[in-house]
Amino acid sequence: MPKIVDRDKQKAEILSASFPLFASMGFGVVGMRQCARELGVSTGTLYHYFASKEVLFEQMYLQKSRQMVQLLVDRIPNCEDPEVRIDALLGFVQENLSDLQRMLVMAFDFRRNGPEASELLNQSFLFFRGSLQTMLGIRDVEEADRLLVLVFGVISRETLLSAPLDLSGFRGELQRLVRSDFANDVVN
Amino acid sequence: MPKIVDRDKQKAEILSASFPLFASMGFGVVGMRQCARELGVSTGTLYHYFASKEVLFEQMYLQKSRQMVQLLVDRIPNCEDPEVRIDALLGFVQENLSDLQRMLVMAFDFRRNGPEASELLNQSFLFFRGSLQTMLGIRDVEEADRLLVLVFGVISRETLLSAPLDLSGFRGELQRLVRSDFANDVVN
Amino acid sequence: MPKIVDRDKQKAEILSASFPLFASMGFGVVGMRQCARELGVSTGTLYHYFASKEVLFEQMYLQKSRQMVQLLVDRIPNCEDPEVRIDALLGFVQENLSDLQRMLVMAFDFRRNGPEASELLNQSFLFFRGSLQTMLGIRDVEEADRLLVLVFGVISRETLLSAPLDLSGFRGELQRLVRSDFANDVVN
Amino acid sequence: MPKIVDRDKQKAEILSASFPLFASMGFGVVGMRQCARELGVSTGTLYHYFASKEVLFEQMYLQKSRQMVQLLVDRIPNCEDPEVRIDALLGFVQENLSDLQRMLVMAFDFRRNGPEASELLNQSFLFFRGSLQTMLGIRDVEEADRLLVLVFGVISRETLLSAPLDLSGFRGELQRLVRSDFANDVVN
DNA sequence: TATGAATGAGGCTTCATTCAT
DNA sequence: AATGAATGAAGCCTCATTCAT
Repeated sequence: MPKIVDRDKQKAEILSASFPLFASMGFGVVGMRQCARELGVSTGTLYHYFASKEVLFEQMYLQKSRQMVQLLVDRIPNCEDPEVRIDALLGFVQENLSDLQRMLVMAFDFRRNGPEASELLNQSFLFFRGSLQTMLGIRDVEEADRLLVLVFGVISRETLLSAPLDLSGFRGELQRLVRSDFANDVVN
Repeated sequence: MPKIVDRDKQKAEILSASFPLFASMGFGVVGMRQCARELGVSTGTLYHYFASKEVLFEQMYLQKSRQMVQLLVDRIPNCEDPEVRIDALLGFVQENLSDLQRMLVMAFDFRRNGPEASELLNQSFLFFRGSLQTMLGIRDVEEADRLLVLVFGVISRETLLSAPLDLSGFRGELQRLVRSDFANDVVN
Repeated sequence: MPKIVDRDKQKAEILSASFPLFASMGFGVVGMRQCARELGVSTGTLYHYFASKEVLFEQMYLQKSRQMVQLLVDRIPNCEDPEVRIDALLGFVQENLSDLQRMLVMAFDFRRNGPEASELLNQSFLFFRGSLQTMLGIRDVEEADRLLVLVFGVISRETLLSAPLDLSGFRGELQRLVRSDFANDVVN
Repeated sequence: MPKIVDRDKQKAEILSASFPLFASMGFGVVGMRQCARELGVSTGTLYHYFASKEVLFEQMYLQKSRQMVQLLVDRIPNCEDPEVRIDALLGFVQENLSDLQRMLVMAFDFRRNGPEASELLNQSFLFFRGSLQTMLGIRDVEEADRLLVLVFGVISRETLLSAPLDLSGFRGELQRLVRSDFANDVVN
């Protein structure tokens, strides 16, 4: 009879707890010793659940990534009016700005882990773009790309400049995005 | 006097040569030994010119930062037509995308060096925003902010997704930006 | 009663299975985790049967040691002719060279476990020498010692040099050993 | 102007000082931390001179190996009488028994470092055998091999059994070795 | 009986940095 | 100005071992 531990739950808890650490300090700077201390476990335990620091970081990133997308999905209302959905998106960005900033920083860090990491990120953001496209009812991929640019841009700008950004200024642009798409739709 | 010239020249060379290293690997992962090896000098020499790894990174970042702004300034023509200037900006981003991506990554790295680093970054990007504003003839700071968001967004998107982005799609938005500003100007 | 049988059987199986591991990698390099993995049990089970890695190694060594001696005893024919017995010894060495090499290596490893280990080895090889002496009908202990030297020497040489050794060259020396002993015997 | 240090001398000193450590504890058990402490240097210094623990061990082994052969060469007199030379060899073994034992143990350890290590050992002992052959005036390689077996055997026996061995008992065998060779020589 | 989760000391190695030359 | 030898704390990771189940 083994010691009864919910392995997946334990893993998930370690991943969640290590997120702020990696986010604020960066993959290269966080040490496993420090990580373990901060999580209240031993280094041995960390390696009991994750084969390496890289694997820990990777799984943590993916977990958080999925959670954020889910958060966004839950935030977008069923209402068909594009404007309502756009406001929901803006609200989501505003409310989760801190986590989004940390995700972006970690994504840049993650990329340095090599080509497979880059490809994983690529897949991850393709999925994110697809989600946005679906939720906002955008048909054209290029329009969705421009939306992604806006989101990334907002997050970056907020991270690098101290003065807060007025997100409402982007409502017009966003509406133009979905409308032009709507127009295309009608034409088609 | 000649000694001073040599010293500054040496420093500049070290800074230039260390840029690709820090950019591709990140501050936390680059070692002073490796840095010295790559530059063909000894670690002692590195410390002869820079008090610490942090200082080296900081000065390197600032040097590169200034060079990029200068590159942009030189790229923008004197022509008063906003459209020509917008095309120049788009061309600049496209041509220097690789370096811009590395700058952005390093900026995120830099931010982790503490609050003073954040403030330095803030000043740096305020200056960048101001330069853009002047060069493109934008009056409203908020419009300039939106321009910054676009630039950051483009760089981020290109970094995180493999598929290339069609920058021409942003010409319309940019023209709207400068025109609306022009309109504001007229009203005022 | 049946439990005891099972327990001893399990122990013996663990000991047998761990022999090639310790032999090829050495006491210091083999880990209990690896050992457990290789045997298809958990580390806890290992510690259920053996108090420590050292004890496991010790019992494994002793078990294998006894088995080798038994193998030798079974190999020596009842025939009284010393030459036949000498050929049997040479055959034994040749046929079990690989295991004998591993035993020697492990013996050196074992010795490092401290003075008690050394004494245990001493007893073990005194017994081995005695067995050889009896089986080959050697009276003089010093002659038996020289025989032991030959056996150790052959094993060592085979281990350290790649080119194979022609054992037949030792038949003459061995015959001299048993004959001189016989002569002594007659004189006495 | 660099800090003036005789690099080769420093390396040699580290190698010499680390010999007893590796010899008594074995490659797998000695730690670099402990090694550094024992030598009175820092771990960093160890790695400044040797790329890895394996390299340190390897070079230490080779250095000691060369020293032992040199010691033997110096010990063998110019006298052409084979018996005198045989006595010199026996004296050498007796006087340097402790170091020879440690060399043998280390050789067995070394072998576990992989095939290249085995080949290096092979070369090393081929050279040793050749030296013995030349010094004792043995023509036949197989005779030299038997001599090697005797030497290895004596060292092994002394290591594994506590009771001391009377080396004089091997004078007869050794003389037979060189005489038979001499006979071959005459026949040829 | 048997499991495997947990520990923290220690494994090898690299780090940023100092300093004698 | 420049070198590279030296340090020891810390890097990632594995270790033998314990113990709740």
